[in-house]
Amino acid sequence: MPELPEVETVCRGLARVMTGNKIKAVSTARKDLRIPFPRDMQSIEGQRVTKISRRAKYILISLNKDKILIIHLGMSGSLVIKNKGEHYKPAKHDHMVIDFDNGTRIIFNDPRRFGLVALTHVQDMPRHKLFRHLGPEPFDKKFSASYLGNKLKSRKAAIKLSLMDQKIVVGVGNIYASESLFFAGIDPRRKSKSLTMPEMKKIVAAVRKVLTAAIRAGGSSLRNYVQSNGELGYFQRHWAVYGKEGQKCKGCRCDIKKTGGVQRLIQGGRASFYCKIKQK
DNA sequence: CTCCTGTCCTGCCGGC
DNA sequence: TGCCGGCAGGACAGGA
Repeated sequence: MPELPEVETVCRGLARVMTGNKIKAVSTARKDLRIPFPRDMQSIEGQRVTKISRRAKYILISLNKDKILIIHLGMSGSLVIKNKGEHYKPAKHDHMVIDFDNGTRIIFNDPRRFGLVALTHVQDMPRHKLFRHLGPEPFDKKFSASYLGNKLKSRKAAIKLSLMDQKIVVGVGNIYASESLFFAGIDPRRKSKSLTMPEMKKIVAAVRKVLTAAIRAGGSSLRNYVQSNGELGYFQRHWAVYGKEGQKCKGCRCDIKKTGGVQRLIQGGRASFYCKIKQK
């Protein structure tokens, strides 16, 4: 379930093996994932990778001639690196393979096909369908308490749902929304418009803290952001509340026989987790 | 504009 | 043992 920290970690891994190298060949194993593969996919052959970056949960691979190859991992997508000479045994759900001049091979595997691959130009990015409606990056100055207050002032949806809304702020998915609200001390069911300025401030700080810690965990638990099997980015972590229904939350001093421990509920069809003692 | 639900897709797990 | 339902969730479409 890649959210911003996982995508960021994948990008750092990709940057190490792709930057400066020339694409020799690209092949796709089917016509589409969530959307069709670009018709002009083959046009990236012969292009050199100039930069790897990230916008929201999208991986941006900048190429010569201002082309940008866009990859979104969806829910189940992963990228695997094979170094020169390493044997590649095609696996189920390998949908795209990119070969580089230096022998490096990148494989995009995605069982559930919620991911996507697209191709665009630098100048088309601001108006691009995928990017047009995205809110600010969580680490951008624009994502502030006053910005949030303004965005949420007319929204009665639960704050958990607003945090996951990519039009409001990008990169926060189901897991980090629960985690952020835990550290902000805010009940996920609170109406967005009911939050006070000090609470907005706490949320901004908590989102940044949670994402920063996760990115750091990715960097420190993986050698060069790559697992031993060549898979990029994913790493083991433990959560403060996520997935811990009935258990102690992080730093819990309660008798959970009395409190029931971490609560689980469904919001917008997704599981939320929170501590009813610490989050109000 | 915001809200709310359904949809896509496969793997996994628990219950019977 | 096998079948079935439910769940996992990122992003968008469409109707209210």
